Order: sequence, then C-alpha cells, then structure tokens
Amino acid sequence: MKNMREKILTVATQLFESRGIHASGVDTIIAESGVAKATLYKYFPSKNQLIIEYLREKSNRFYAWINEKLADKKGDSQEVLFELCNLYEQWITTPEFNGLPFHIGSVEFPDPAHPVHHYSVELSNELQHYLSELAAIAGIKDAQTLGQQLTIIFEGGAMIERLSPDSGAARRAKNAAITLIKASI
Amino acid sequence: MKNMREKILTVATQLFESRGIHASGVDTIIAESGVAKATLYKYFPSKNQLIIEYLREKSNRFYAWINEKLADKKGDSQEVLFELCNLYEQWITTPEFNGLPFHIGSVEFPDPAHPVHHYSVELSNELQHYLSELAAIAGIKDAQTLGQQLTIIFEGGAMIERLSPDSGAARRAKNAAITLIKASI
DNA sequence: TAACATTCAGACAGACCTGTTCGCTTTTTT
DNA sequence: AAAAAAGCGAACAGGTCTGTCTGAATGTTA
Repeated sequence: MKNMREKILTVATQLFESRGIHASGVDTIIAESGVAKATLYKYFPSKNQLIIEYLREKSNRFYAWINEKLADKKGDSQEVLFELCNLYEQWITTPEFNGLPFHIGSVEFPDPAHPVHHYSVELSNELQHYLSELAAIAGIKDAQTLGQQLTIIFEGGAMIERLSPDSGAARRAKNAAITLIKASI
Repeated sequence: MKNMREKILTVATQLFESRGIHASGVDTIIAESGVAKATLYKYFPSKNQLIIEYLREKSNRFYAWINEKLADKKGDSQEVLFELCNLYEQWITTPEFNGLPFHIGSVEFPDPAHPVHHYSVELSNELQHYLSELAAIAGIKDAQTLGQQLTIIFEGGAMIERLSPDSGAARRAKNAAITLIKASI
C-alpha cells in the first residue's frame, strides 16, 4: 500500500469530527483504518502532528475549492464578493460539513501555547487575510474591516449552522454578509 | 462549609475554560478545590451533570447582567438594540471572558445525542430567541431574521475575539451588528 | 529467487480516566 | 454535651490514554 498516510488521515478526520479530538484515541484510529500503531507513528511523529495535518488538509481543500470556483470572477469589481457569499452558503450546507476544523482545534486545546491551538489561530487569521484581500481586490475602501466582519459572520454562521442545521442560519448569514458588503461600498 | 457546591463549580469553571473539559479530570477538580471526591459526587451525580451546571450557571449570569443593564431601555424603540450592541462588546472584551461556554460544550461533545451537546444547542437557541424577542419589542418587522443574524455575529465575534484578542474583532462585530439593525428598520 | 523495506499484531510502560466504597475525623444541630 | 450529618483521605475497579519496542509476516525490487 502506498496511501497509508492518506487512509490514516481520512479515518482520523472522520473520528475527530464525529467524536471530537480528545475522544478519538490513537488505538481507535488505527483499528478503524486497519493499520499498525507503528505505521501511524512512522507517518505522524505524534498525535499532535496528526491533528495539525488534519487541520492543514481541511484548510487546503477549502481554499482549493473556493479559488477554483472564484477564478473567473476575480477582479470583477464587487461581483466576486457576492459570489463568495453564495459559495460560503453552499460550503456550510453541504452534508459533509461538520463545523470549521480550526474551531475544534482551538476549543479542544484552549492553551494558546499549545501547537494545535496556535495553528488553529493561524488558520483563522489566514481566513481573515484571505477575505480582506478579496475585499481589497474588489475595491472596498476599508477592506481590512470588511474582511474581518465577513470572517465573523462566516465563522458564526458555520457554528450555528452546525448546531441547528435546519434553522436557516446559512442563508441568513449569507444575507447578512451581503448587507455588510453593500454598506461598505 | 456550606458553599462546597459553589466552590467546586467555580474551580471546575476555571479548569474547563483554561484547559478544556476533557482535559480537566475529576481528580484535578477535587485537588484544586480541596474537596473529597465523594463530596463532588454528592453534589453532582456525574461529571456530565457538573458540566451542564457549569453551562447553566454561566448562561444565567449573562442574562442577569444584561437584563439588569437593559432594564430601563426596554421598549425604548430601537435604542435597546444599539445599547445591546454596546453591552455585547463590553461583555466579550472583559478579561474574564474565555469564549462562549456552549461553544466549548458543543465542540467537545459533537454527538448531538450527548446531553452536554444537546444542552449547548439549547443555550444557543435560547440566545437566538432572546435576541429575536428583543428585536420584536423594538418593533423590527422581521425580528426572527434579525435575531438570528445578531446571534451569528455575536457568536462569531466572541469566537474570534477569543482567538485573536487584540485584532479589533469585538468592535467590528458590534459595528456589523449596528449596520444590520439599521438595515432592518 | 534473493535481498531489502514495509507493515503486521501485540505486549509493554506509566499515567490518567470516571465512579464507588471504606473507615475516620470534623462540623453542625439538638 | 450528645447525636447526627457531612467531609476527609485513600484505596479500588475496570478502562483508556500516548508512545515504544519486538519478532514475525508480508510486499517490493533486483
């Protein structure tokens, strides 16, 4: 087998998101993925590192997806921002969506000095920078402010959509974001 | 001693918020609070119940505080909503603020069937109902929508303010909320 | 087919988990 | 001051945690 690493990461991802990180022991991860313990520790030097790889992988997937979808819209004045809102709604209403991974990381490891918490904060900041840059490209004056406000709505909306899936949170978050964008033009 | 229960709850609260719930063992809680294990299990039949009492206590405190501050403003047309935004910013920028407790509960216990998760969702819904009713009293037409949108912003802002305390998230969340309120009048 | 690398199952260490039960001591009430 | 209640420390049960190591069984390459 060549994709041991991938298989382990896939199983770990499912377990982390369905049971939580602390509640998913290494023994469970190797049992579910049919892998020896030594193999896991060969590809991931520690559970912390496995968690961080999980966060990174999820983040990469998100940006790859949204950048592809947004590729032809960029620079198209404010249109890119409105399309972003649609994609956001689409993303968090997908059945596979289980909350933002870096929320799990930062909550389960509240100590700011912990590598998992630290990396989670980095990912949240990365999202903020991404959205701010998108706003800047779209010609928003105070792009920094709108970027962070969109981050706030997106993270809050993701949280509530996961807690109460059929409450309409995703659409209302999208609409709130649109209102904010229009107000900042 | 008469306030054993309170002491246990206080220590548990601090531990839950600084280390996380799963990472705070019963042994640690009793050691920090100088209480015998049997005493803890007399006041709280299980750790789950202790967690739920922690969530309830924190929630009660919040509503008591905000209702007191808002008492004279209620019914004062939209003024109550703007004051609410100020209080919100105040609340999450307090040094004692460590994130929304029901976020911790829902993330650390992702299984919807788990009592802690279930109660956490209840608390998030309660916040939403509270804000919706406030909006209704203030005369907002679609109070349900504004209520949930404010919830989204408040929860998202709380999250990011905790992750990046000095990024201005609290103020921008407040301003976003104000923009949304004005847009819905 | 022979040499090499990888993966396997499982034991092991040392620590921690929740919850129960035990006498013994302290505090409160009558 | 005597009786009742409450709390203490400590041990116990049965399980789980991360991480290391071993020898045997696979798989790959030459």
